[in-house]
Amino acid sequence: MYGENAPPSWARLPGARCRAVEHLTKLEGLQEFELLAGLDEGFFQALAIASEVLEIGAGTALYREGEPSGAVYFMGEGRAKLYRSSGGRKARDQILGVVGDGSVLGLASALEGKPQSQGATALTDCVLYAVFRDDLVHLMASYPETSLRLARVLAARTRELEDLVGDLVFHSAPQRVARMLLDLATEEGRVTKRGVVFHPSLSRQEMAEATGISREALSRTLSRLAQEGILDLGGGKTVTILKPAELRART
Amino acid sequence: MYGENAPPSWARLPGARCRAVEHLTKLEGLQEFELLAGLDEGFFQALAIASEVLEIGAGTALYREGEPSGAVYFMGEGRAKLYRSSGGRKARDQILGVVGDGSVLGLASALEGKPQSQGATALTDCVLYAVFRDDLVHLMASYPETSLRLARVLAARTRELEDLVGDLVFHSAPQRVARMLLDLATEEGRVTKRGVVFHPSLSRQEMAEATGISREALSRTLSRLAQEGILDLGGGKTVTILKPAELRART
DNA sequence: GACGGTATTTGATCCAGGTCACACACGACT
DNA sequence: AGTCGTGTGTGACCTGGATCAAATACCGTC
Repeated sequence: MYGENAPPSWARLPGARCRAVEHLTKLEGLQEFELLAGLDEGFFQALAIASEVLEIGAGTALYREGEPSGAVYFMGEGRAKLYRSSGGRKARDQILGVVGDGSVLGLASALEGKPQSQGATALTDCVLYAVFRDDLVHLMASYPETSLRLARVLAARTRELEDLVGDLVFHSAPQRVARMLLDLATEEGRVTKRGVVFHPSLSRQEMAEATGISREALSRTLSRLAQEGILDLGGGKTVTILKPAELRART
Repeated sequence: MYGENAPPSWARLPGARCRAVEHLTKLEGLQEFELLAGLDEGFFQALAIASEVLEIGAGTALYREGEPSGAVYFMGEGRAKLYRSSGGRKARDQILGVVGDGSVLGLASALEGKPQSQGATALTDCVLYAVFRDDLVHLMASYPETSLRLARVLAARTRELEDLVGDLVFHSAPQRVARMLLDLATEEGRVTKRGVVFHPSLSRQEMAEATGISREALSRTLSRLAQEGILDLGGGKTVTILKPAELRART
């Protein structure tokens, strides 16, 4: 589907535009990553040189499944979903994870030097630092500590994927929905006297894809929870978890 | 379930015994790993010092889920299954992968320094090289190329787990069974005039756990395939794939 | 406010696969 | 040989969630 030498997808993103933020230089932005905290000054210099700041609007695809992997992306600001598509005619998607500030995207495929095994799409406007594959490998060789940290990132991703598999196989749809809501809430929620309130960054369709069920089934499950007084699906797209404990019990 | 300071499980394995193989020293065994090919002589010296040869019998658990991670294991000979258990009363298992010679086990948990996120059990008699966690990290720091290689191992594991998720979500049970059979056959099969013959290292129960379905459903699916002349479930536990192409078409 | 397009809800139906129950096959031990 | 125990095959049933179909809510635009 994509030629071996196709340009990196972000180069042709409609949402991509030059970054024009004065209060934060590229170097300073990179130094904010907890993942890289404590590494050499020289490392950051080299990383700043090797990287590009990238700003994309909500909804734009960072990279797609099958596309050649040209770079890894450090997420400075924003949220994105990682997903896989079924090859078939009626292409369903499965969301593998939703990542936020401080995460690394596309690392596995970049290290393997294989095409992207997943797609990534911005859920909100994002600020990213792109590091090209060869530069990354070179940096890892020059600054050994970096390799170790990135290996740990991959280890964590491995665990998350195992959790996902376990969730899909062992738990029923309502249980998975409950967990998904709790996960979203801890990332995006604000605690009030009524409960935890949030504007989900995921549409119903995407929530369904994250839980591995159909959109209709998700809708029904949410309605049921609302009916039982555990959730409040307030007017303007807001979701309020009225009884977090009740919800947790359904996991 | 396991105390923080429990001894590593292999120390109390009934199947564990001293290795008494003359024709192969520990050093030579380690140098056979493709994963480590081309690394410094010094590295292998250090690795040999830091590692223990371990021989376990078929069916013994190498480590269990939740157990503290003390070491990584390089699989020299044999096959093992990696799995997750559902916490519940009727503990179901899900097999995450079946690995053979040259694989690394328990790497992710060791790097994270967290308890094992999975269990590992020998399917056949195995020869393993155990490297303790701290030694591994030290080696990775001293020999940067090692970190890169291990990071690539984790990247590959990540892709495999994504594949598993996709398989579970997108494909039906018969499709997953077909793929499982083909995977097993390529690993363990021998091509004959009748088709691909093999003694599965997995029991029916385990095949079911690998495909994420019930034992009964697996049994039925196999019978169906046999009825259709695609498979021959010969007397003595052998499986023969009579029509590999037909089977592949069912994926 | 009317209109067209998209996202979501709700209802009705169907079936893949889980679960239960039991029969059978095989090996190990006495 | 008998008899456990463990693995496996098969039938009968039932349900969770997919799928199809249609109604409704929600936008932005004119």
